[in-house]
Amino acid sequence: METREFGDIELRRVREHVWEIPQEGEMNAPARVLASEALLDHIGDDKTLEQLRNATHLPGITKHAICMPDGHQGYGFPVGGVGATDTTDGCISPGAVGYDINCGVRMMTTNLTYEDLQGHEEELVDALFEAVPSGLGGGGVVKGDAETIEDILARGMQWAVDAGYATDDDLAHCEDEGFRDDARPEFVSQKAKDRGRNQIGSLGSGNHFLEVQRVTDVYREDVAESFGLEADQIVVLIHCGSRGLGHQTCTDYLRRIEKEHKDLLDDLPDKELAAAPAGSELAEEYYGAMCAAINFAWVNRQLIMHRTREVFADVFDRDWRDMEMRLLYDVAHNIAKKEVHEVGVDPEGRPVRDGDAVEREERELYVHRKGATRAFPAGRPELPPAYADVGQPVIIPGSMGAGSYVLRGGDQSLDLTFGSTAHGAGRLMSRTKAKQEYWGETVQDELREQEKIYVKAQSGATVAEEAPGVYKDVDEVVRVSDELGIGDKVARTFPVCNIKG
DNA sequence: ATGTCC
Repeated sequence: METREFGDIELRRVREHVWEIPQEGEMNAPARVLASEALLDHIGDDKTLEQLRNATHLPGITKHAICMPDGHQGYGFPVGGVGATDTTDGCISPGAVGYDINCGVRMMTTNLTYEDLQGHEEELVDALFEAVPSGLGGGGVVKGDAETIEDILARGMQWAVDAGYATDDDLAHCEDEGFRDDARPEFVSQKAKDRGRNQIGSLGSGNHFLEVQRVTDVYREDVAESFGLEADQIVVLIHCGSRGLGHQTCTDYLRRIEKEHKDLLDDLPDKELAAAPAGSELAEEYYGAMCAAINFAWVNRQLIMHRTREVFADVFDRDWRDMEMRLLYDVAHNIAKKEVHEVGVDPEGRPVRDGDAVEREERELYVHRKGATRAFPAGRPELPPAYADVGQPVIIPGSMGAGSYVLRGGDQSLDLTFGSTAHGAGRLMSRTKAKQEYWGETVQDELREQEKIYVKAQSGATVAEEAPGVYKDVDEVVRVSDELGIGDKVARTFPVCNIKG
């Protein structure tokens, strides 16, 4: 049997791109890493594998904990991690969702071509930078009073439709139709709401960005056609999350878990895994608060998209509807959700891996996707009518020098990953190291001169932290996803204008 | 990721 060793962790090769940490000791399931040899070298570089093994200690973890090809270490649970826990006797873990609740990506298509845009890059990047609030701290498209924030938390993009910032068509092209019905704003703290009020419609900082891109490659013509994508087309990508509101919500519940569920915490190998037992008051309250923060993030991305439409209308002197600026899809990559999945069970009805199962049953699970994207294939009931027969669009952003991918949910995703795939390129080095290696202005000048990519940012330090060289090869991440059949390549894009915090 | 510490 082929094995690879990283510290005290031995990985067994199951087959091409599939590696397993066998179940032993206090582990409640085996763990799996989905990666090529090259990506596995990166994954073995930091604490990712240790964190992945720790995640298998979570009560009720089902089948296996899984690391996506772009995985790297995070707070407690790996970024690029998927963990499905039983909703009756398992747990829910804020650490396995992440601080930036519903960090995610949306892509808007247009009927413009790269040729239409050439010569306008400078004007466009300046106008977008002016119109879309970005950077650390406050300032949003909408100033929310107490009532508005409650409404946004409860109703997500439904609020945006009523307030004139979204169309019904936008709603129909968003994961969960842009709102979680399970949202309970009363479980979001006043402090979190106060932080969110001034940030409704703001990009934030770090790896968040708005990018105008051109489609350079199409891999599956028929799927691309159903998605409304073709070569040379201009599209817009928006990557951001729930800002201070989501961050505060995560912090609030991590604290409460330490106080109210110390016993469970003490049983876990890392207290950053911080889980609340399924069925507990705290689990219910966290789930309701998390769903509310998810709604906030969808409104956030919607308002940024609204401003983008206005900027395009201004720069190109046409109505945005004439430029067919439609939402392709909005995907969340830091969430947990109650989903029903088929799992193999042993004679006592306990979930086991497929080889040991005597039959298969449907189970309701909290599917934690932290730095992982839902990738449902055709046929899943959750898919909107537009994608019911083709599979959902999956958007995977690369770095500002590399461009991004559109995939579609693959046939193997339900068997391998509870319907998930990667979420990005994954970092290669820390932010501190990046600032030692790169200088923001130099990165910007080189991108403009060599690649005709126009980058505008609040902070030069952020550009250095996000320089193309600090990221893994997004092509390799997507290749593995495609070859495993969890997310199939549909199209590739290349940056034209990028704004960031 | 994040008013990068209550």
